[in-house]
Parts: sequence; structure tokens; C-alpha cells
Amino acid sequence: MENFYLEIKHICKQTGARYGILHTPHGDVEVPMFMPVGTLATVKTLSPEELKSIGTGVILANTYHLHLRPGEDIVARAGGIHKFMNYDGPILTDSGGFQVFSLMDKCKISEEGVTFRNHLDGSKLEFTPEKVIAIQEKIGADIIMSFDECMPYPVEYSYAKKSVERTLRWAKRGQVAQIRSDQALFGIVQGSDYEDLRKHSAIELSEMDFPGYSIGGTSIGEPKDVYVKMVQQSVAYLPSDKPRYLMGVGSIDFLLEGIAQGVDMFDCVLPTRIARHGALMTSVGRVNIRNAKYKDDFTPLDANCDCYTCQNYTKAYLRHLYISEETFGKRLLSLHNVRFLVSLMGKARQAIKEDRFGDFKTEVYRAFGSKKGF
RNA sequence: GGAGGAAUAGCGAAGUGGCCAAACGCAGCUGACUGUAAAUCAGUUCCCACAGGGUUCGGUGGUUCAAAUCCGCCUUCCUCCA
Repeated sequence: MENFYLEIKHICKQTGARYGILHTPHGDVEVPMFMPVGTLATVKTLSPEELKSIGTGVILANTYHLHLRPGEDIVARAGGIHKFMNYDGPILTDSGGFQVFSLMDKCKISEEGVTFRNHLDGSKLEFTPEKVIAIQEKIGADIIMSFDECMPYPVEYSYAKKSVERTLRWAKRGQVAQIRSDQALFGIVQGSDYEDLRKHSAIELSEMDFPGYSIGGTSIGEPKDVYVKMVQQSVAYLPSDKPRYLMGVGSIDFLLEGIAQGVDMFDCVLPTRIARHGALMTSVGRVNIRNAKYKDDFTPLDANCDCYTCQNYTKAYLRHLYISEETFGKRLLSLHNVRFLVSLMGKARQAIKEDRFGDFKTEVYRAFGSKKGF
């Protein structure tokens, strides 16, 4: 793909973190970056204009969910997902592999693919690596994912090995099935916390020569040190000139550790979901806006934040909106959390360019102090 | 003036002799959330020295081994009749 490639500009001498530009058919974006999730072709509560104003580059959508509603044919007839949702920046679709994990009790996995009992009306549907690519081609995102199995953690070695091999075969099948040449198909590294499986998965995928590589199966409940190892053991065997995408990571510490390992892209529902539930990421730690102590707190959510919410509204007002279940409150809070992570990424990129990402990471942790969360 | 009905925790509302410190809903308080079945879920809300103890069900006096539940009186409220 000529119009999709990673241009690495700098590698941090302190950590190995990478700064670069990802070129996509819908524009260039700087990495490392955080990508908010818009499963149903909308980042819940936020408009494309708001996302732009926040500085969002790539956003996500989901193959499984869009297949169920409204169906990929509708998206295709709308002119593709960019037109359908009025977002002209780069878009990435996840394959539905994560739903194999999150809807596990409604799934049956075989060599051919996965049979789902779909969550909307309970009817059966089958996803195969080929079908998942066909759906994603109709949806029309810039970056698409191979169909994979995201295993739970922990998982027995024998199962993990079987699953990794199958996911590798699925990756190959998806690659063969791909018709469009203007979408970047990523392979997904799995292997749970088994080093040999991660290595094997990464090496085999690299040989298939994908335009980018995802790291899956992390941040599903494993301890932080295990997480870091999983990322390390995946990144180590991936080509250095291709983008690395760590799937489902959005907590501040996991993001920073991932960047330090040389990851370029991250996505997560965390900032938008917890915002809708009243939890906010701030430069001094977690804030639960519904806490009674904020009822007469007329200061901004985060004094160090440049987002629209922090520039214009007080905690007392945001708490009032949250308690009153006003949707505007959820918007303002989502806006803040996404901006917080986007902004954190910007600072991280700056630190990488200045070869002090390690120090930066320490500073961020220190600012959080002993406060728990994220 | 007469007849009937009702009073339960912050609010609404179950419970009509022991399994009741009292269902449930709301409101309040707290926590969780990581490739979105999530504008969701969980815990908690009489008091305390809290695997236990102490005071509760309009007030008061009884009956009973045992009362939010049965009886008398009182207070307040509601409906209907005059």
C-alpha cells in the first residue's frame, strides 16, 4: 500500500519509544496516538467536529456491531463509513475478534470460524476470517483487522497454543481473501502470557508481511508486570518499520508502558465509558464527579487541562449535570477524558523527541502520587 | 354531628402474632469499568464498642412466652353522609 505507511522520525534514546507520522488515505497522524472507540460508527456522545477539536486522529468502529446494525450494505450504500458518519479522518475497524472474548458464552469456535448467538435477537450468525474481511471492505475503513481469537486470561498453555495457531491460519486466510488494496490489513499477535507463543505469533505474522501489526489479548485483567512482558515479547519480534497497535489499552500507566516498549497506536473505550459513568482522568488522579465533596466546588475539573469542559465549566456544574442525568454532562465529561488522553499522547511525543520519555513517565506517575486509578 | 378508612426507615410502599432492623422502588452515599451487549454494574443508607449488641413501625396503656401485626384510649389525616 503506497498511501499507508509509518514514517519513523525519532526513537527515544532513553527508552526506545518511537515518534513518527502514520500516513493514511484520510490524512497523516502523529504517533504514538490514542484512538477513541466508536463501536457503532459514533464515539458515544461526541460529534466529529468535537473529536476534531480535541485533536483526535484515528477513530475505531466495530465490524460485528455494524454488521448487525445497520449492516455493512447500508454503510456501503451510504458511500462508506467516512461519509456515513461524517468523519473524514482515518478510521479503523476492529474485526469482531474481541466479541469472541466479550460474548464468549454466546460463541462457538471452530477451525472454520466462530458461530455467534448474536446479542440483539439471539439468532445465529457465523463469522469466518474471509467474511470478516468482506464486511470490513464494505464498511470501508482505512485500517482493518484480521479475525482473531482474544483468549481470556489466564488460559492453559495447551489451549493458548491451539488458539494461536488457529489465529495465525485465520490471519493468512483473511489476507488471501482481501480484495481491496486501499485498506491496511493488520495481523494480530496473540499468545496470552506465554513467551514462546507470543514470539511464534509475531514471527509468523511478520513473515506474512502485513502493513501493520496489532498486539491483542492484553489488558483483560492481567497484572501490570505480566502485561508489560506480553507487550515486550510481542514487539520484540515485529518488524521495526511497521506500525504497532496495542489493542484495548487506555489506562494511563498501561499507555505509558506500551509507548516505552515501542508501541505506536492504542485504542480503548475506557475514557468514554468511564466519563459516561462519572469518572474522570485528571493530571492529579482520578475524579469521581458525583462525589458529594464536589457539590460546591467551583473550580475546573483539571486546572492543567485545555479542553472545552475545563475551560468553561466547574466541578459543581458537571456534578449537577451528572446527578441530574443530563446528556450534556456526559458529553462534557467524555470530551474531557478523550482530550486528556490525546493531550497526554502529545506530551509523550514531545518527550520522545527530546529523548526523555523515561523521565516523562516518572513525572506523570509522580503527579498521580498515591492516588489510585488509571 | 354521623359512618368508614389510614398512620411503617429521608420519600413512596409491602408486611397483619414468632423466619422483621422490617421486601421493593425512589432519593442519598461509595466503588468499579481497558480491541463498548455498559448513559452500565456492584455495594451501602436506624444507632453502637458491628460474625455481636442496642433502640424502632403516630402516641400511650394492655393481652401474649413472643406485637409493626391483637385489644382500649388519645392525636393527626382522608373519604362518604348530614
